[in-house]
Formats: sequence, structure tokens, C-alpha cells
Amino acid sequence: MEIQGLPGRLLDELGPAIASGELPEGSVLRGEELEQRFGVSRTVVREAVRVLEGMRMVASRRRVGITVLPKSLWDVFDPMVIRWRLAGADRPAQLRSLGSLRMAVEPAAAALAATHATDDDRRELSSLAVELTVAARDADLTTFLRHDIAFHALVLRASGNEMFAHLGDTVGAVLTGRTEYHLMPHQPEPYAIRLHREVADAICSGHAEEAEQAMRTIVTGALEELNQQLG
Amino acid sequence: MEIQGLPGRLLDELGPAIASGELPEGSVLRGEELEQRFGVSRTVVREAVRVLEGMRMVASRRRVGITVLPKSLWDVFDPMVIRWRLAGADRPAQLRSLGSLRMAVEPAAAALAATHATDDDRRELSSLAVELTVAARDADLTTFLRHDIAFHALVLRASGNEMFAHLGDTVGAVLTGRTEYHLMPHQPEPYAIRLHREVADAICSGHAEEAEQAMRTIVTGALEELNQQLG
DNA sequence: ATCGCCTCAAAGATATGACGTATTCAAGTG
DNA sequence: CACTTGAATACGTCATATCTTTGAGGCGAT
Repeated sequence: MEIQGLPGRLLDELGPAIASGELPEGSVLRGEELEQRFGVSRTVVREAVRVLEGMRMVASRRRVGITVLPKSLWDVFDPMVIRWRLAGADRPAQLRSLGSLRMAVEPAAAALAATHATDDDRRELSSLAVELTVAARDADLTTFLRHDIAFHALVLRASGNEMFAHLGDTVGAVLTGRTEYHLMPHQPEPYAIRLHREVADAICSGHAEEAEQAMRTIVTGALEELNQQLG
Repeated sequence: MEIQGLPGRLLDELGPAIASGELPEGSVLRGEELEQRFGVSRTVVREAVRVLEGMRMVASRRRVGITVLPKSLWDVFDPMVIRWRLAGADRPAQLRSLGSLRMAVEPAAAALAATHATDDDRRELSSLAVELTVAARDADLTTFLRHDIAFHALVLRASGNEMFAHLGDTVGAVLTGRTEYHLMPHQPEPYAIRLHREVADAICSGHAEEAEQAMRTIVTGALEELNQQLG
């Protein structure tokens, strides 16, 4: 899913280092230094740096070196950047940002899905809502998480908006992180389950307003839970 | 703002070609072929391809070549991808997607801005609203556009959410395109101007609900206008 | 005829040496 | 002190060599 080969491995070192602030804004790296530090050739270093440059995390300038750019310039929607930030010291800020984004996008996506979803989408959505309920009743958190992710991703995809659809993986990462962070404490709240069924039902029956409201309630809950945890 | 040097120029050729569908999904390019076609070295081709790979528009595989990936995999939030799509045959679809995205994000951003904006933000917002009114009265579309872009970007930035803030440039591109597409017909509608002042006032006085509603009305109008134009 | 294994070649992946070029910094000059 | 100029530096580009992976076709056995 990511970039392969040696440049990919270099990226997995440099990206997180920059995203976590270990290499703060303004840091300057030299290509040759990277070659030695990671034991790779110029070719590899240059390609990795180019990719970072493509996501505007660094800028390469002659006679200066490779400079880490301020976070405000980064392509914060790039899945790699999101992943790196979620994995590092920037995790709280990234979760907050994603929380607001979900708050804006998911209700809108649910509303759109109510009018744009295909019949297959609706069937699968219904099915997922049921499986979600079952997994919750059985207190099977792993299965629950898998279906929860699939549920949200499906709503986003069924909205018919390719940009919304693309947020599916990111939302999935947030949900996964939440479950991990909880360290699997108690079973999912019955109220949240009911809301998921409500979303599914509303979308299946074409009630945009209702789908939007139910989804808004879900995401609001997640956001409150997040704020509570992060202080 | 983009990638510099020869790889950058190569990107400006390949990116639009892929985004426009001129190189459809599944097309296979060979590195050597690109070297010859564009008269550049292996190094340059590889770096450009790596960047495209980073935005998941192509995948490079041994013994096969460089394959154009399906659009559903592209990083549709990457500013470059958005720009390329807006410039080419995919423009209508991209505008529709962005329309829905604005519809979801901008009202939410306005609501957040009402509680998160700094005093400077509020002052500048007020000021922009006035200048917007003046430019509209003078039927100075160029100035109007500039301030309109600044206005929306400022609201997004003042929301305090870095991801929202990052959509400022993209919204700006949409607004620019809209004005160009109109071929500068008539002056901006007084109603829309009033709504912008309303957003500014609501944010300045901390009325989140009101700001959100006014912004929603603005974006709804833009979306309707878009749907009318695209059929 | 089909399946599985083997070999070969195609194309990218990586390393390296050479040279070009812009840019910074500082020495030198008025 | 301001301006000019030159040299050092680090990236940019090209060319070449070698390695690695992998798809396709051949070959034989079942």
C-alpha cells in the first residue's frame, strides 16, 4: 500500500521523524549524510526526498540542503502524513483534527448516501448493522471493530463522493486507534449500536435528514469521548 | 509551490495526462520510453514516477513497467491531483466533489471559527467583509474574487483546524475557476454579499450557530449554481 | 492435454562516478 | 560601509554498470 523498496524504508524513517517533531521545522539534512546514516545510495535518498517534497514536508535547495518545512505547509490530507502523525507525538492534535473533520463529513456523507446509495450498498449496510449488533452482544471487540470500520467506510463510499470515500481508511485508522487506546475495556455502548442501525435504516429507506442526524449523534459521541480522554 | 526542476516538468506532463484520462487506468509506461519521449535521464524519470507513486496514481512493477492505477486509489486530496483534475476533462466531476466537500466543511469551519478565531482573525474577517461589499458595489470582479478567496480561506484557517485550513487553497481554486467560467458576467449578487457579512458578524460576535447557517446558505447557493451549470 | 517446474529475458532497483549549476558566504575593493 | 567578485558547497542531471525480481514460454512428466 505504500512505497516499496529502499526508498520506502527510508520514508518510514524520515516521515515519522519529521511528523513527530524529532526533526523540527527548519532542520537541515544533507543528502550525503542520509546516504551514510542509512547505508543507501544517492538514488534512493533522492527518490525518498522527492516524495517528501511532494507532500511538502521538506524542500530541497542547492547549497543549503534538505530543509524541513513548517507543518502548516504539509499535505495534511496525505494518508502517509496522517499515519505518521497518528503514530507519533502529534497523535492528540491529529485525532482532534480528524474528529472535527469526521464531524463535518460523516453526517453529510450519510445524508448523501440516503439518496445516492446503490441497492447493493443498502443491502450491505443493513447487513453490517446487524453484524455490528451481534458482535456487540457477544462482546467480540475485534469483530465489532472490523465491522464498525466497514460500516463507516461504506457510508462514506455510498455517498457517491470520491473525496468522502477516500476518508474511509483514515476513519478506519481512527477507530482502530481508539479501540487500541481503550485497551479493549468494556463492550460497545448499546446506544451507539442503536444509532448505527438507525443510520442504516434511514439510508436504506432514503431518509437523508434522519441519516444525517443519527450519524451526527454518533460522531458527536466519539468527539466527546475523545475530548474527555485528551483532556 | 510545486516540485522544481526537470522532475517537476515531467510531473506537469504526466500528471495532467493521467488525470484527464488520456492515459487511462491500466496503461503501462516504460521508464526508458519516458526518458526518450521527454529527453531526460533515468534519474529524472524515476523521481517523477516516485512522486506519482506517492500520490498513488501509478505503481511501478518489475518486468511490467509503470502502471496507471484506478482513480479510486488516487490521493484525491492532494493539491496537485486536484489542480490537474480541475484543469482537464475531469473538471465537472472534480467540481461536484469539491462542492459537496465545501458543503460539509465550510459551515462546520464557520461554527468553529466563531469560538476559536483570534482577535486578529475577527478583525481581518470584518475588514474583508467590508472590502467585499465595496468591490461588489464597484462591480470590480477581480478585487471581489481576491477578497472572496481570502474570506473563505480565513474562515477555514480561523477554525483552528489544520485540515480545514488546508482546504483554503482548494476552495480558492474553485472560486477562481467559477469566476473564469462565468467569463465575468454580472456583478455578484447582493444577497450573497449580505451573507458574507452575516458570517463575519456572527463569527466576530461568537455566534457559532448563526455563522454556520449563513455559511451553509452561501455554499448551498454555490452548489446550486454549479448544478445548474453542469446540468 | 494439463499441470508443474525450469530457464531466460525484460524491466525496474540500486550503486557509483562525473559533471553542471545555482547559491551562499566571505574576502577584497572602492 | 556598501558593493563586487570569487570560490566553496550541496543539490541537479546524466551516463553506465550490475543486481533483482518476475512474467512468459518451453519442456517434460503425469
